[in-house]
Formats: sequence, structure tokens, C-alpha cells
Amino acid sequence: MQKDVKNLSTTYNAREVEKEIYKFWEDNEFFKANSQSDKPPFSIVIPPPNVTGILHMGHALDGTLQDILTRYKRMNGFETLWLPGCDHAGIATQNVVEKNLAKEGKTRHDIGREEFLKITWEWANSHKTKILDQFKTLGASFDLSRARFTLDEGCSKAVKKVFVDLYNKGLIYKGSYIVNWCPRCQSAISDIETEYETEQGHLWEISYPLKDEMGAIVIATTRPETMFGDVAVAVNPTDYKYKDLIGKKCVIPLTGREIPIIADEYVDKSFGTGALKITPAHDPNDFEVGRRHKLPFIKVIDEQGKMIARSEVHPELHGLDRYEARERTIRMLEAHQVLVKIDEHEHNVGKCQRCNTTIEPLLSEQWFVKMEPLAKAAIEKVKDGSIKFVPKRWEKNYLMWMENIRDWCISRQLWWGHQIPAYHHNETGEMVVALENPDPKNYTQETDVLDTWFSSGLWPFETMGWPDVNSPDFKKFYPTTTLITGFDIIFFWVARMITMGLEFTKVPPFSTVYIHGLIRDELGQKMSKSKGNTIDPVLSIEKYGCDAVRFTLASMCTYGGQDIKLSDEKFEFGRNFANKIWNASRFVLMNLENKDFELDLNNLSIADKWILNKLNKATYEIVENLENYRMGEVTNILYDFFWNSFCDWYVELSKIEKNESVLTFVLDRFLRLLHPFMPHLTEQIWQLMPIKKETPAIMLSSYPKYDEKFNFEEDSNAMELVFEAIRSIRNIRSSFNIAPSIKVNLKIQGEKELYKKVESYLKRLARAENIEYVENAEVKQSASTVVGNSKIIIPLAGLIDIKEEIQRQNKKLLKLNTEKESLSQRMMNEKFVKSAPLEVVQKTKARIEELSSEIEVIEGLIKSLS
RNA sequence: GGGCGGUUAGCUCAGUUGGUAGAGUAUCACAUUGACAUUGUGGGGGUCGCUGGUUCGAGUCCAGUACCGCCCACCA
Repeated sequence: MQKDVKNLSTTYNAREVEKEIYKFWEDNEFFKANSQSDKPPFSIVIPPPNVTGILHMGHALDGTLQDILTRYKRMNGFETLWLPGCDHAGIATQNVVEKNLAKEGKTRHDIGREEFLKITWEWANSHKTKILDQFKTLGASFDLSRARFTLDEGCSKAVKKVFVDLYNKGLIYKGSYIVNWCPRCQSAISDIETEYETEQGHLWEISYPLKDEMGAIVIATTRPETMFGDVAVAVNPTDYKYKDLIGKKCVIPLTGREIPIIADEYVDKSFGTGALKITPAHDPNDFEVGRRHKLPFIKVIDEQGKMIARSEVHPELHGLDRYEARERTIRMLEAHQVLVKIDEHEHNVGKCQRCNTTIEPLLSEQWFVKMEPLAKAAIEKVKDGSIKFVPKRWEKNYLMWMENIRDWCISRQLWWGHQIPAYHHNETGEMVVALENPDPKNYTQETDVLDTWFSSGLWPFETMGWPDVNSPDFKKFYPTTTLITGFDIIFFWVARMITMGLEFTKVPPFSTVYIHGLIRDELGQKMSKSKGNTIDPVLSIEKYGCDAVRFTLASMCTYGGQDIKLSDEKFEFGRNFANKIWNASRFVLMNLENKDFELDLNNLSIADKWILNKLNKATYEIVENLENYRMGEVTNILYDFFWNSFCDWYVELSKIEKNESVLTFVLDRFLRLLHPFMPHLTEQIWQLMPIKKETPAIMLSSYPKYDEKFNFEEDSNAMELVFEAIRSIRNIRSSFNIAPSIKVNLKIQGEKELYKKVESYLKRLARAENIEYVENAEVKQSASTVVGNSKIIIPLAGLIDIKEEIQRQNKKLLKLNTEKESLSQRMMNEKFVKSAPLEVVQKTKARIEELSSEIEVIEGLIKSLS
């Protein structure tokens, strides 16, 4: 860590500093939470990144926001725990390991379950530190000593308990239902893991001959290959076209099996032919129809997506892939002249979220969680405000999903995951659901594992020692305070944590859910490796510095939680700010002479009062906005205060006349305010400051608070007036191209007392030479400006073109006149005067008076110029 | 089909009790006056998607409409 103020580089070397500072924090164990502390708790659990993953911008944003909040709360006197960890990511991880095996020409079946799990564990163990290490480069102040993994022993214990309890309560059941089957993953997946894509397909109309009489019924389908699994043809009961056919039988072409024609409300008369083939084993809607009518289920496609060799399926198709079977079926139907019509048809096809393979809906025996009873409390607790979403609109989204929730298919035919704690008797087949195998000799455990989200759904409490409710962490830090995540996993994760948390701990697992937008590329497209439009946060951090990346990301978080369009260059914003802070601080530090920086409120200049007043106001607004998760707003205030107030004015003024106690006070407070956003930079500078410190690190210091004793409203306003005068003079200089090296004289009419106090400021910042106070100024050969109640005249004989000055003044006059006119008109409107609030009317009146006097002065100026 | 978001300066976006529009960036001019060129100073640039309504007054509230994006549902 830099200790010597004299040799600081003129540009901020972010990475060098950041690595050292992070190490300093880590070595001192400043991130470690103490469950025995008396301080009030603040806890937050990380959305566990996949163990397969590498840090992406989404993590960077998510992590930044979590760290900002954690650091802010820590500085506010809370015992803070930010708990890190990884998700075992069932399918994703298994995919990776299987791919590696495939390179050796092997499949998981070749090596067997035990060996496969051994390899996968090795792989997971070697990778799980990687992503958390990358989080460290973000400056994450999480407690790594508490890092967890969703497949570790503790989680496994929690998962088993939850499963067994839910089973015993009748909320988990096993049964044959239509599920979303991924033929590539060789597993069932849940409804929300199925994504629908619009595809251009066909609508085939096929004629099913009637039995025992002439004629046929024409059905429409997008999947002719499933016709062999048909168990009925359904029509709408009110459809007069088919009225007479209901109850009769028809014959499936090609195989000649007889099926009934039934009536069901579900059928849409206007779609296709109005007649629908019912295939309960391969379509969720048909499944429902089949159940209503007590029809049989004939499965014709297997788990590989191949046609099953059974008598109902045409022998030519046995073993064929579903798509090939489709082609063959069509050709056969054509040959038999029962293919009536082919239409182009756009429809939605379900895809596996993980591998994008087209889902095969099929009948399968799986485990499900009955969600409806669990959802009740989860709905209630959000409705009654016990759990609050920020921004609020996500509540609606959550509630809509919860209120229409369907059962959750939790079993996966994978090897990597929590094995379902159900045991089957080797001979009788009897099933026992229990925490332990009742008798390993005679019982064999179910081979299916649980959906990854089943264990992630327990994350806030399984990581705190639950089911041991007396564990210190659970007692101190559960429930957690805030959850920070993106909207894309509200259903997958947030909703499940809420339901499970309420069911098993009786309290909401967190009180606030802060939802941020998603990171997108410059064109607003989702970032993905396959598109090649990703920005690697690790590289951005190397290039711009971690603090720069953090500050930039935070600045892009809007109140509405809009998605963030990002490009690498945007980080220049944060980098420039970091460099500005570095240099301004360097200046302050290099110019300190005193040893005692005690602030003396009775000995302040007008500029000191102004900056203290500004800082105090900024503090108030920053805290207010932080409490309301408006990170972008906070960064704006920090940036504006430091750059536009502190650097542009106060530091400049301090070159004329400096108050070291105010300089150090303001810098110290600003660094603390900024610390959650730019932790390393602020820590480094703070460590260099020769002030009295109550803590060994800024990250442990107290967060500034608004304090009324710094309200210097009147002096501040006067100071602002002076700044306006300086700006006006600079403006005049600029418009007449007066070189900085040329000094000007000023004649000031009015506000003598004020300007007398700040003469030195005017001299330096407006490059003024002599300042004269006059009663009635001669303006010939001069430029002038009106500021408040005073007039400033700059004699510029030889330097200006009078015509230009008249033009300049006229332009100003026009502006003022336009404003005055519109305001006057408003005042003439009786209704306005009557109905607008008194305050507004008075303000308008005052502004008109102000404008009038300014206009008068300028008119006088123009008159005397010409 | 249902729901949600967006449309404001060339670009990226702020603007939450309705009181005549802001930032960053880009651009133009000037400047190397010892914290900083990752800089300083000054300037130009917007009828706030469109139409109507409420109101003394609308970027802000209401209704409708167009376009872009997202989510849910899944009529085979």
C-alpha cells in the first residue's frame, strides 16, 4: 500500500492499488462476520453462480450492487454478512463433464455412476474457487470463510429434510404425467426450463375414415407422427358440422385402429377443421382431455425421441427418429390418399433452456411438488408488504405467476445432483421416503436426482445452518435482509426461496428483493458467448480498474431498473472519475502543513461554508437514495459534488486561501460516502490522509450523516452569486476572445460588501486586475453583465467590438423578454392567480420583478453603448 | 390472446406528490495559469413517438394509437 504522499503518480494506477488494498482487507479479515456480535444484523446471500461459470457482466453488476449495500450497511454499524457460494448446476455441469468424456470417446454409462460422480466432484472442486476468486477482483467484501456449495453436506441435509417433510405432508408426489422431456439431456425438465420458439411448420389435414359407414372426419395436426398414439378424435359439442358423428367411431389411417369420436369443450371450432386428434401420451392438452374422458394412453415416442416398436405404430416406423418418422408418415398418408391438405403454419415449439433441443412432451413417471398450497403464504407475504420488490412492478409479475402456479416437476434423470431420498425394496418394490436408507441390504435408492433449483430454493437458510435452528449463524443472520438479483430468475429462484422459506422457517427469507436490469450489448441484444458480443468483466477490470467498472455499472442502474446497454468504452466514465479523485486528493495531501485538522465552525470563510453546506446536502440525498436502492442517483450526486463543486470551485479557491481542516474534513467525508462504490481508491487515499482515525480502515469507519450544524444557506447563496459573476465574466472573456494572459479590470455596482470579501477569488478565477466599486458606471467601450442585484462592468477599450457587445446584450435581452412575457401572461390569467398555490404565484411574481430589473439594466447598457 | 417496459439533445440515458427540460458522451471555440489532457474554460444542440382529454398549467395524470423490446399462455 502507498504510504508516501510525495511520490504519488499523476495518473491513478488502479490495478496496482486494488490488488494491494484487497489483500490488506483480506489479511485483516475485515469481511468476516461475527455471529456473536451485539450489532444489528445485515445479511445477504449471493445468487450462487454456476460452478461451471466464469464471471460475466451480469455477475459483475449483481456483485457490485451487493457489495455496495454490504459496505454501506457495515459502515452504518450493522454486523454484516455477505455469504458467497456456488451452485452445482445439475445439467450444465454434467454436460461439461460428459463433453470431456466424449473427447476420450466415452460416455458416462461406460464408466458408471460412481466413477462419473467422482470425476464430476473433482471437476467441481477445482472450479468452484475460480468464480469466487473472480468475484474478488470486483472488490467483493463477502465472507469466504462461510462459502457454500449447493451440493455440500449441509445443503444435502437440508434438501433431504425438506423433501421428506414435503412428502410426508403430501406435497410431494410421484406419478405418470406428461412432462417436458429433453431427448438430448435425457431428462425431464420443468415448465419454466422450457422456452418456446416460433417455428415455421405445417398444418396437415388428415382424413380419418368412419367405421361402418361411408365418409370420414378430417383432423388437423402439426405432428402427424403422433397419430399412432391417437385414442380419440375430438370435436366441440356445439359444432353442428360434427353433431351426428359424436359417439361414433373412426379409424386411424395406416394402422386401422378404431377410436371414438368424442365431444370436448376444449376444441376450437374455428381452428383447422374443427376436429382434433387426441394423443394423451404426447401432448399436455390431449393428456387433460384423455383424463376427462378416461381414455387410454398410448406412448409411441420413447425417451430418445424414437418411434416405439409396438403394435399400434406402423411397423415401417419402428425405431425411427421422430422427424424421420414424420416424413415417412406423410409419404404413407399421401400414398393412401388420406392427406387432404398441407398448410404453412407458424407455431411455437418448446425448447430445452440448456441445450435448445426440441422438447418431446411425453408420459413419464416423475416426482412433483404440489405448489398451490405452498404458494398461498408466498402470495400473502408479498401482498401484505412483508416482502417488498424494488422496483414494485415486479411484484405484479411475481404474483401473476404465483397465482397461476402449476406443479413443479423436480426429478431429473441425471447423475449429478441431490439423489432423491426414496428407497425401494429390492423384492417387494415397496417405497420408503426417509432421511436415511432404512436397510441398505434390502433397499435401493431411487436413481433420479433433484432439479438444481430445489437446492437453490433453500439457499438463504440451508447456508445458515438450517435445519439446526440453533446454529449461531441461523440465529444471528436469518432471515436475510435483502436479495439482489436479475428479473430473469424471479420464477426459478426468488419464488422458490419465498415458498420454501415460508414453509420451513415460517418467516420470509428476506424482506426486500432488489431487482436490477440485465446487461445487454450496445444494440440492446442479450450478451452471449455464441453471439460473440460479450464484454469480459475481468478484462474490463484489468483495463479500467475495478472501482471504475463498479462505479460505471452502478451509475447505469436507473430507478425503473431498465436493462443496461453496455460497451467497454463506457467504463471510461468511471476511470476518469477515479483519476480525478486521485489527483484532487493528491493535491490536497501534498499541500497539507498542519498536524491538527480540528474543524472550527466559528472560523469559516464564505467558501468554506458553501462547500460544507453542499456536502451536507449531498450527504442527505445520498443516504436517502441509497436507502431506496437508487444507485444511479447516488453516483450522480457523488460525481456532481466532487467534480463540479469540490474540484471546480473549492479546490481552486483553496489555491488562494486554504482552510486545511475544511479540506480534509470534506475529503474524508466524501471518501466515506463514496467508499461503497469505489472501495479500493477510497481506502488508499484515506490511508494516506494524516487525519485522526477511529478505525484502521475506511471500510470500517462510519458512514456520514446529515447534520444541521452545516446548514449555511445564506452564505451559500451569496457564494453561488459570486460563482455566477465569475462565470459571466469568463463568458464575456470567451466571447471576445480575450486571452487568459490578459487581465481585465472590473467595475462593480451594488453588493459591495459581498464582492469585497471575495476580491481575491475574482482576481484569480476571472483573471481580474483592479476591482472598483462604483455608483453609476460609464459603460462606453465596455462589456457588462447583470448578476442578481449587481452590475459588473468590464472596460475593454480596444479589446472589443461595440457592435458585437450590443448584439450580445440584445440576445440576452431577447431571452429575458421572452421569459418575462410568458410569465406576465400567466399572471394576467385570473384563474392561475386564483387556483395555483400561493407559493407558485409568489415565485412567478418575484421572477418577473427580477427579470424586469435585469431588463432595465441591460436596456440602459445598450443605450449608453450606442 | 393476456401482461409489462421503452419511445426526451447526434448517441446512451435521468427526470416519483403536474409549475415553461437535465447529465454523461459526442461536437465547436479557446487554453498547457505547477492536482489532473483520463484536464480546464466557454458555446451550440430538444415543438419530451402521435392524437385527444383533465387542468390556470402536462415530459409528468387519463383515454386512445403507432413502433421497438420482454414475460406469461399455447389453437391441434
